[in-house]
Amino acid sequence: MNDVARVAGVSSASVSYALTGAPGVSDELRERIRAIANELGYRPSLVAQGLKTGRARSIGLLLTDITNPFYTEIAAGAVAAAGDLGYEVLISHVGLGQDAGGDDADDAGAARLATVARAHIDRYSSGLLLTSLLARDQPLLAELRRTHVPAVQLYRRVPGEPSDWVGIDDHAAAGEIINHLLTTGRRHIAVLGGQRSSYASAAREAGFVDALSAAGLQPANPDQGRWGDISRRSGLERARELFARGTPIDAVACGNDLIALGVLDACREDGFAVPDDVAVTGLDDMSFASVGPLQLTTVTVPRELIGRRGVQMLFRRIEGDSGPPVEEVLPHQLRPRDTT
Amino acid sequence: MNDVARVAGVSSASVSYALTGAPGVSDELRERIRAIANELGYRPSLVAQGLKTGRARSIGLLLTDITNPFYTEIAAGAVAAAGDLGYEVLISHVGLGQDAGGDDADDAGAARLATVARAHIDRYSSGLLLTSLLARDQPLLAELRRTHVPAVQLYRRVPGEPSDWVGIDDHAAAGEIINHLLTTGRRHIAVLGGQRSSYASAAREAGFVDALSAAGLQPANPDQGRWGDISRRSGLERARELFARGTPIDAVACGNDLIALGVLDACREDGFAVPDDVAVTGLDDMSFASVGPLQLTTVTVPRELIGRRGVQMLFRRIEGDSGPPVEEVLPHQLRPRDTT
DNA sequence: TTGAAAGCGCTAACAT
DNA sequence: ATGTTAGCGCTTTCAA
Repeated sequence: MNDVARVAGVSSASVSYALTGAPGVSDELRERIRAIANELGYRPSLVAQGLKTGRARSIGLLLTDITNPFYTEIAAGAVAAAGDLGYEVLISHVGLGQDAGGDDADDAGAARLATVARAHIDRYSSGLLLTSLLARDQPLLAELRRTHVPAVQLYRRVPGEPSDWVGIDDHAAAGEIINHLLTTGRRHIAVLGGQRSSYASAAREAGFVDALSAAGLQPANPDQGRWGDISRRSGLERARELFARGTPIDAVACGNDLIALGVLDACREDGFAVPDDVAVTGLDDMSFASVGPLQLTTVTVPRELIGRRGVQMLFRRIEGDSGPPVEEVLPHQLRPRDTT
Repeated sequence: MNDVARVAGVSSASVSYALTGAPGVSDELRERIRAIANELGYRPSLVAQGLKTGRARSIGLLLTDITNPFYTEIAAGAVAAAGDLGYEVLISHVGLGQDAGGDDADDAGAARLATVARAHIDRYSSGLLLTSLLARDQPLLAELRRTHVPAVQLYRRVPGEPSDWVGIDDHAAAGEIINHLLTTGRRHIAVLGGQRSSYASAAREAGFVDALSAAGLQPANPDQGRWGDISRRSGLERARELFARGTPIDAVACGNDLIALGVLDACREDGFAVPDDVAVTGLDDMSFASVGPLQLTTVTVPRELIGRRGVQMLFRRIEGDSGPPVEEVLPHQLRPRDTT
């Protein structure tokens, strides 16, 4: 910066004014300084800028599992929206947590998430976009609120913590799935949900059960198999158990698409025809739900839009809006395809 | 920091020593300072630290399309390896580029990639992990080399630019696919590759063609349809054209799995049975290649390992190794599944 | 409209 | 073993 100032014969303050677009420098001088900076290949240090201003013009997006296509589509929406606002999105893959076994692993997952969040904050990130939150992450959310770090939860949310959030109506979506299955004549419907401590998974589970109750039915599988990881592997394993049990089943309603893909794997293994012997449904419509000849019946959710709206909500907070927490419910849509 | 120093009754320098683990402070004092810092909830500013030391203890990972599961699996490997080394990986979704139409879009893609890369550098990122590079990105690579920014290319590489790289032997992998198809009796093999300006795509195309030549054959489709985006959409569109043309075809060898999924979509539309009427092969083995009842025949590549090795190579450079560029070829493996 | 100078929070060389 | 201090590269207040 001093080099630029020297070459231009001005003070470093003028260079700063010229380059940041601040007033206090004539248009002519601004142009001249810009040209010189450009020629010298000068680029301001975002670090020094950050230290001085306290802001890094970046927002952090925390993904529990970057390998999950559903969340990466949200990420793409967030990046696009942030770009429009002149901010950079720095994405972190948190890891762990997803395949948490017991309470220890769970604590480790919460700790790791908090560590990554703090690293973003210590880099003067202007705000945080959080995904895949579980009940155990409530302390982190509370910490962020206490320290006035803007944060919005995407898709999943931690209950009982006042915080901005964008997502869909999970309970209603799950209900629509059940009604669809009932309409197509299924009566022995097993339910394979996600993690018990995930609010979204719990809402879906409740949606499944409530819709079944309304028809005078209940899930065809016992309580204990109903919760598990939201992974293809977990779907496969739980479906195997389910089939091994021998209870008559003509449909499996899954808490998300990944689980449903695992169930499809199990059907394939055990020789069940889909949808003739058994119907399978997902919930998410991640783009790989519709691969090959057997496309998954699911509920589609506006992934990109969740990312975009999340960024916009975050911005309101970054700009100082301190109104009450906003919870925005976006529309979803049932997508009947081949598996029902 | 000054607060901590005041409470502890020491200078801020001692606090720095104590917290960074530097020598120059007794174990006892170090412990006391740590305790106080902890109690006060003090966390050092990574920004100030970065400004002072010139390093941010972070590396940047640039993904052209975060939505592509293949690259996110590489990312997971990179994050794990970097964590072991005490570094943070900050991931950026570059966008654009992938669906570049003409030269303009291509230039825009190159510009956007360069912009994102520079943003990481201006944040004092210690090094860059680059994916999905095209020939057009050569100037960026040259700039990084000139400015001594450590960088390693993952999977794809830009030819003619001395730079570290980890990937597989694309030519050989493509050849194995063709030989597998020949072994299963296919003779009318169409080839649907990726982008012409991608080195990996070009190597695969050459591998396909060379292996066909060795058997006295050539691709069943004309030159012009052979190149395209590496997306499911592109696979679908090009397969439609191919089928509409009416040339007899009993196999389609695709440049990657995404394209193959598109071809599967087209088969489904047009009523071709896979693999009875036509065999379809991918190349990548992204985890969604094996979804549902019709699992894709493909070549599996060590995705996580590419990420891990990439980080390790990057570290050698960060630590000052200035030896000649290293190109590391990792093993791949043919995975015959349902579509052949 | 422009310049001088203080200071963001830390580290590291130097002095004690 | 501990403290003092300069300065990383920038922004911004204040003075000219």
